[in-house]
Amino acid sequence: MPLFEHLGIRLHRAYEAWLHALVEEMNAAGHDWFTQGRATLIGHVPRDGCRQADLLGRTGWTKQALQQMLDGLERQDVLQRRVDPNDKRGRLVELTDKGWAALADADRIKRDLSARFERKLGPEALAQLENLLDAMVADAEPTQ
Amino acid sequence: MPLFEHLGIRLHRAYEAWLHALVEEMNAAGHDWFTQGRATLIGHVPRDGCRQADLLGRTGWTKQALQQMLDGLERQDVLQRRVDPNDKRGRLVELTDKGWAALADADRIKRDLSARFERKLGPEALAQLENLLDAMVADAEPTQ
DNA sequence: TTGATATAGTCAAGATAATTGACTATCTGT
DNA sequence: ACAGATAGTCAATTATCTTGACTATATCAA
Repeated sequence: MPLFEHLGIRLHRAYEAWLHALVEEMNAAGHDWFTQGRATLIGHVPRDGCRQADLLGRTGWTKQALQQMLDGLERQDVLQRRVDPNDKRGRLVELTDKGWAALADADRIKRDLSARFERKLGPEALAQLENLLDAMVADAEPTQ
Repeated sequence: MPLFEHLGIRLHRAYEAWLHALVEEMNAAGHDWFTQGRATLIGHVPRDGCRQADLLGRTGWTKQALQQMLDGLERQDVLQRRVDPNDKRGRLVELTDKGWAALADADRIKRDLSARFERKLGPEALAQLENLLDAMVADAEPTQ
């Protein structure tokens, strides 16, 4: 027994299982640029694009880390940036066709993965798991 | 709505919440060498030490990644390696006093964190969450 | 016993992530 | 028109993680 089995190690195993399967299937689907970090970022770009700075809040990264991640995705032609006409300090981030195709595949694969775990746990248990995970990170202690 | 809220993003948020709190409190307790990757590794070193190769299976890392992580922890005087007298190809990994102190603090902090989430969710819900996470990564589909 | 193969680990080089600090350009309010 | 504040870039550094080539030891079989 290496250590007592705490919540953290269980979360770690479960999250790794999910993420590993997602990246593997995205790569198998031909999106060889798709990595774990990029998975996080691309999932935060809204349908109609957004300011680079908006992604800061969504991801919690530093602006430099975000910038380099965007640089990489732009080099891969997954997204584009252009100066915001309404505020020339900012740049708008938008998916390219290649980005849209990847997002569609990612959506499908995530649904498949959800379905796989639903078969494993049962539908009620999966819903319960999702609720509990949400409750874990809810902002406040439940009032009273 | 950036994307549909799937299980993966929930796992991600919950795991980040846990890990961020753990690293932060370990750093605050004076273990400034403590990082996320090292947290994973040091949690896999058993009380009585083990072969370096044993850690490969436990972590799932490549032997080179493992080696470099061990190098770092050895430089920080958290653990030591010595040739296995029973098989001179291998090396035994053992915690130092500094490593033991850190592990004790980590244990305490993890228990505190568990308690914090137990207060947030309630004891039954926490147990249920742990069971569901275990079920997610259990090897086989439940036989029938 | 010798050779073939497998196992345990190292070394070196490079890619990817992520951080810090210093910087430019633009906007906003006075 | 000037002082912040905001948005983003550039450069350097560190940490993490891979791949490929390598050494040393052990095991097994002829």
